[in-house]
Amino acid sequence: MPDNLFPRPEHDHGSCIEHAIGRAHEICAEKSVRLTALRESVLRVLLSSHKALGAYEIIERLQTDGRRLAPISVYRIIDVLLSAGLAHRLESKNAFFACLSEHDSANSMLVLVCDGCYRVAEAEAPDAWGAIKSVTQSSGFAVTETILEIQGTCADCRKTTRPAA
Amino acid sequence: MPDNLFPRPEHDHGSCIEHAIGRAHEICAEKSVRLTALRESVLRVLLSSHKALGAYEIIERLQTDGRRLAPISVYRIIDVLLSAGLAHRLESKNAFFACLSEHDSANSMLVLVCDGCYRVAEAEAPDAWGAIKSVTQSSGFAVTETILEIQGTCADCRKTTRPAA
DNA sequence: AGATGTCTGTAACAATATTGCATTATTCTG
DNA sequence: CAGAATAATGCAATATTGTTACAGACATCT
Repeated sequence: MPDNLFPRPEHDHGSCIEHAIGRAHEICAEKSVRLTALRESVLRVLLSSHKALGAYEIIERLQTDGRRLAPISVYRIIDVLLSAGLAHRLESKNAFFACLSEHDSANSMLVLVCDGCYRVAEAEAPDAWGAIKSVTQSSGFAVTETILEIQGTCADCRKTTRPAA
Repeated sequence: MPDNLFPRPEHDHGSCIEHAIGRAHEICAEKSVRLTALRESVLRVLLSSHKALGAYEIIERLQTDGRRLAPISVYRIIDVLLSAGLAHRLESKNAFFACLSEHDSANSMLVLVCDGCYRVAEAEAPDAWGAIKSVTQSSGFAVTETILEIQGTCADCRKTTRPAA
């Protein structure tokens, strides 16, 4: 049993972020992608919440002094993060979240979205992907991308009445 | 083998639409939903294409004389069609398509989207849903909605080089 | 340093979706 | 059938999400 797939509310969030940033630098080095200061700061915004954030929400959380990043800049940076696999798009919400799992392609993964705390979690689901594959193959459909997003209530939110984050 | 899940290019599209409209009236009667002239015409637009159409695309295709439906009107009508189960939302494209299957809830269904011809098809995928359920249950996640959309190339488009519709 | 390519900034704009309120139809009740 | 209540549609404005085109800044490599 994978148990709760969402981060524990009491987890050490600071080190969780730093660890992810470290991994991100490694991954970018491997892939020859430049994780610039700006890109890292966008990734940090995503990592800070365990939620999926809209592009404009990222802009708001990013603005330090009075400076506001232009939409196009955020979208460009998001594109980079997406194609490096450091973040994913939540199609059902037009939003983006940082990837914490160690998967390569999105193959065999599924996304859980909690309606209570808005947090997002990824999980392995090879059986589901196998079943999908058998449907598509028997109908002659050549798959290029699979979107598997599940909305509901996470274990923490079900326990505590109040949202977990 | 379900074979090709998309409508044959040569199918009798006129009667296919009329049959679906007939079913829609039955369903609305059952559910005490009023399928007004305007709502039916929006449904017809969706049925006419076997594709997922954006709200503004519906507006364009709908305008007869010079009159253009306001966005809000289309969105309201779409909401009605969605909640009656006569149409579904394609989350990955912010678009909507008419439902041709006979399923009750969206449970156990999956959506195929062809990148070539832009057509949409639904398929039964009970095994995939079973596998998903086992992941969510073991992690204590209470599912309210599952989004399962698959992009790729349909059998017709793979055969013909040129898109099937 | 100079050439090249990548990254970021600025401004305008396109596409998608919603809010609030007014008006018209339809249904319900007496 | 009149009048009230409810549902459907119209209208205007605006919010949210995403893109295009072009210019300037920064890094990297000879």
